[in-house]
Amino acid sequence: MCQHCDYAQILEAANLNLTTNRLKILEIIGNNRSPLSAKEIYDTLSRNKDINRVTVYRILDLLVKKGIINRLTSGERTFHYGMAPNKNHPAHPHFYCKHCGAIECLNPEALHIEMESLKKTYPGVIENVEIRVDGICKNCLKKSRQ
Amino acid sequence: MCQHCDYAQILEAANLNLTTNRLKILEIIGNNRSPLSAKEIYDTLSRNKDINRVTVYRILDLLVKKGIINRLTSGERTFHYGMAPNKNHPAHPHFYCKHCGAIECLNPEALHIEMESLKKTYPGVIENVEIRVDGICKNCLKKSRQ
DNA sequence: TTTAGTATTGCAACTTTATTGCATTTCTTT
DNA sequence: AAAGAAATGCAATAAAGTTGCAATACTAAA
Repeated sequence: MCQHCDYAQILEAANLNLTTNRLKILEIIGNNRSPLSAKEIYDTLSRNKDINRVTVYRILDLLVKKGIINRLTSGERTFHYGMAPNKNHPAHPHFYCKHCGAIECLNPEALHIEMESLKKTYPGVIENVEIRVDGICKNCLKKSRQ
Repeated sequence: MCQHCDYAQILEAANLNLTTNRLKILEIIGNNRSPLSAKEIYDTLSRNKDINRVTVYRILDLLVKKGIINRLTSGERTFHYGMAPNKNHPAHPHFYCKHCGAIECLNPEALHIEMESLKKTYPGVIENVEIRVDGICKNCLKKSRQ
């Protein structure tokens, strides 16, 4: 549960009309401790409200386009969505467990990455860096030892 | 074109029977300067030989499982395959162009990343780190300026 | 060399995830 | 209240990858 983000204000600041669906989706993403798939978001929403899958996809696309959320790749074929870096949510790497598929946010300081030289020398535009650490998570490791 | 890798030997070292398909696929991947999608590999193979899509997928899965090649995520929904780090192919980040979809290998030294502290403190097993830089490549930038 | 067993490949059907086109509903603004 | 724009729903489609099973090819023992 993020205490700091005013989601309605974030939407307004991006010039988006404030709709229930947009707000709900943004809250679900912002309040979750790890990035969620479209299906997870849809399922969560569906528990309380009748909403179409396509609407969820469209809102996610919109929020990504506006730079409010980030579309992350897991080691699987599904995208996951988390808050884009902002003043309350610093950029951070993710851990993907090959065994159970869980995605976990790592500490922003978990690994230090030096980007400045690339930004200076790269002949195109750099917008985003995604760092994903793959392996076996603590829980799965424990289970496999039993 | 990699002058240094003996692909047949790589397969043998992994205890895999040497089949034409496996060798061809490994050569296609190893000799390309950027990671390829399954479809690209299949299309390349198909030009000279009758082969089934599924066979390509199965061989790719096998080579990934054996750690010979890496399965990389682009910003899209398709996986790309490149040589796993070995003595001729050092680990390196990739650049993904949001505009044209091209994936480009960056210099292994392009950005320095400090992993040691994470490896020491992370409670699971770390097998691999994937770094993807997203943005607009040089070519697309040039076009958009015209 | 034959034969049994194993490994590899092909084919068709299917699954999952996401996207598109178009109709309908809802909202906004005058 | 009405017109126009924005948001949503529904059905169909697309793209990428996977599965089950049959057919073929390879390997190794008798």
